[in-house]
Amino acid sequence: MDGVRLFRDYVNEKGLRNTPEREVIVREVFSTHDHFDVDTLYLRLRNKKKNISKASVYRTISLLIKSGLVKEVFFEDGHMHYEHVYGRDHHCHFRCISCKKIIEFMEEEIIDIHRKFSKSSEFEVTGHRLELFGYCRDCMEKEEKNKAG
Amino acid sequence: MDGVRLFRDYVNEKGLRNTPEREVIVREVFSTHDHFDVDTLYLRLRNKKKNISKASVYRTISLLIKSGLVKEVFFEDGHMHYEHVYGRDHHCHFRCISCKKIIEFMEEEIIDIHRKFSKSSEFEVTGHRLELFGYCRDCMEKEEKNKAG
DNA sequence: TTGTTATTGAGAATCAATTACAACAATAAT
DNA sequence: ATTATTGTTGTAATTGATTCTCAATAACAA
Repeated sequence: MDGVRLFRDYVNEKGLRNTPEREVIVREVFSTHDHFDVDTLYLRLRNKKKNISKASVYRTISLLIKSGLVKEVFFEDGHMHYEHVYGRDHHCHFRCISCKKIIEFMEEEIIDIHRKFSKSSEFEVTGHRLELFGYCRDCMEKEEKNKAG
Repeated sequence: MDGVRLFRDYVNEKGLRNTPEREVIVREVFSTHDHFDVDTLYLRLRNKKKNISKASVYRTISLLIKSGLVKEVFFEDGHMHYEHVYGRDHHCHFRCISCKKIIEFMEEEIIDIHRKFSKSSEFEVTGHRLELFGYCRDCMEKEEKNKAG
């Protein structure tokens, strides 16, 4: 919950302004650990009677990304999906092609890979993204039934 | 170069039609191992005086993806980037945030991860994507100069 | 050939994301 | 306090990628 405070610090540090709109958006972002996209975030705000324009949502997400508190997790259905990283362990994403479900998983080896490349003098690695895709258990079973039937 | 033939097979198999437009597009896709996006592919065709509509380029890429001969490699600058996979060893991508350069690299461990998850009965993994990002050597050096200067 | 049906090109439509701009508000300077 | 400066907001317009519509055309099988 204190990504909110970190964001305030970031904003001050950069000589920007802490506006009520930003505060509300950022609180909403850190209020859950779920993935989100601009539209769902915008709707969550509307449902709470917060009248904030979609432009401000876009602008604030952009700031959150610059601050490193939020990252792009994947591009799906024609738009970007995000998650906040504060207070969350590193994890990767498995995406079910069929039902679009996201399953998070941990994989130490990926961190090793990241470290290995960070150490090399060839690149300065600042981030990585590992996605697996395929079918989740539910969709696997459905498919088998289809084949059988 | 014989991703072209495989694509023909795919098209026949699916009861679709082998049109000259598809043939031209697919030849172009397999003519290099570079990454491409819709616009550059379309321009390459135009430069060769092939008058094929952009809609057909989109449609054919979509088929190529379904056939498994092409895959989406990353979303950048507001649009998707692709590469063909025929005759190419598996590899991952490092993307320089600064100059947008792509550097390919091999990482056996990622294949292990993929395998491990494929074996689990939790998911049926059909693909994966690993990206690292950061600064390439050139941009690293430029940055250091900036700090020094 | 001919009939059936997929495919094409052109342009319209859709949708995500960015931007211009005038009104407004936060902070700094006086 | 008051004013000046400059960042931020909402609205609406804009840009750009991708998909869709539809009439004309072309592949392929019979």
